Amino acid sequence: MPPINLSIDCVIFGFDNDQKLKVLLIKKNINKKNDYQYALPGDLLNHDEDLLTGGKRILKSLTSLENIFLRQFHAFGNPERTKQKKDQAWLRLYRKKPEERVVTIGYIALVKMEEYVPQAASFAFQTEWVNIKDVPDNLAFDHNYILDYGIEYLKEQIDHKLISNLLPSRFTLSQLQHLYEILLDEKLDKRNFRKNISKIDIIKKTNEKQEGVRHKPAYLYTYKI
Amino acid sequence: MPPINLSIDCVIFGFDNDQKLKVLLIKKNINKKNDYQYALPGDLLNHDEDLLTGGKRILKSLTSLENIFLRQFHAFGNPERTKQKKDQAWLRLYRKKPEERVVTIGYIALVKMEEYVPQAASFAFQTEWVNIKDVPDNLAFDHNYILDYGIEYLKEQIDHKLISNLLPSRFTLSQLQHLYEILLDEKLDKRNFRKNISKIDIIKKTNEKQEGVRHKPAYLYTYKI
DNA sequence: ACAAAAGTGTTGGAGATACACCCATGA
DNA sequence: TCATGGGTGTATCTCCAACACTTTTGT
Repeated sequence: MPPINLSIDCVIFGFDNDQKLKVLLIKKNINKKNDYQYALPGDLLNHDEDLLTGGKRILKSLTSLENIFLRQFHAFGNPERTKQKKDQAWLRLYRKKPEERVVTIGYIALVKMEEYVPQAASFAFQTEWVNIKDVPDNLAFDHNYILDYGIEYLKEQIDHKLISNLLPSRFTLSQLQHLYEILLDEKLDKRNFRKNISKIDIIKKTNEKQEGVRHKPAYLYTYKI
Repeated sequence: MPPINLSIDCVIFGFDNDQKLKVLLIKKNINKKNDYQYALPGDLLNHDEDLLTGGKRILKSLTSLENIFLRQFHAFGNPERTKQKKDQAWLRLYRKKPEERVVTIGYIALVKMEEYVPQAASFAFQTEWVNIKDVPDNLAFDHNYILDYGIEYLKEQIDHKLISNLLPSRFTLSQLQHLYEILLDEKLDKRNFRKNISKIDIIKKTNEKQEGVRHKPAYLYTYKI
């Protein structure tokens, strides 16, 4: 009986200066020509490796990201998930046993984009931030499904602590509001939003202001401690 | 390199006539004497089996439960989770390769206890409903941890739809309230509770009443459709 | 007749929502 | 000087929490 393999796949969110929620995808060559395929960063788990440890290792090896927030959200185990024709080129190129079943465990990661510019860890693929509205629908394997599941999870689990992992170390209240609006998928009232956020007492005003904007500059805020 | 095995473990909740939240455990003999150990119902996944399908198969084979609500909540993959001394007797008795690593995926199940009396599927073990307050702290493997995780999950995910799987087909508003009180871990005001539940419009009053109680008999309710 | 749980409305207060104008900056 | 987003307070409304007495049954 052939074994079942275990992998980790990561849905990595970033929130940009252009105020869009993005996900980090890898773009792998799938042959000697220029053909490529997008996928979530992920790889097989090592034999004696804890799940979270494996997730961190894989993330680092594919994207150089380190010390970032990572949380398991779901396991995906459809026996057919790696059997589609479109995925065979990739599997033959990157897996020793392309025909074996792989169950994958999905992790969410939240990243301050300012602190990190993804670097390809190999010439065979690059990494790329993609607006979640613009993700192609032909990701590898069942990665579109996993991604959608991850987005749902993020939206359901919104809390101030989680969100702090997405914002730059200095941010304006408008940026914060905008992020909430994207995640909640609704427009918020500016005054009410500020009232609420000030009650919650986990951010504080600095005395720095925005520069170079052609309107009244906003004060910058940081998370306490 | 030895393979990683995959298993499914089920945290099965029931809500009793005695108004206690219970979990279904199996009690396995671990040698020819009378020694036994409690564990969550669970077993290895078959090679070509979908996760949910496997969960249902395992549940049925261990407890005869069929057609019940089942939802994945977390994967547990600590490489040491089956390495403790206390678990070796069991492993040698029930597993072909007791030394191999096993990653398990936890599922929650909710059961109407009235509709089911668990039956042992083999002479080697019995099943037993145990009040969650009375679960021994030496379950097999990391099952105490998994159970606690499952209880947390249930409490966080409370919603009316979920809860409908726990109650008998006819129930009183007091029973419903009591269940919410256990899950929310707080006392609720009777009048306010009834106001709220009536807004939500997913249960309806029948014109049957309790019988044989030595107080004013309560009307019985059912879930709509 | 007594014990036990069922059933039923009203009020006050806290928190949410709706809403409009002046300000500081770069071009 | 104009366009742009930043920043601020109040009045109303909705929703939630608190609270006590009468009813029906079995013993």
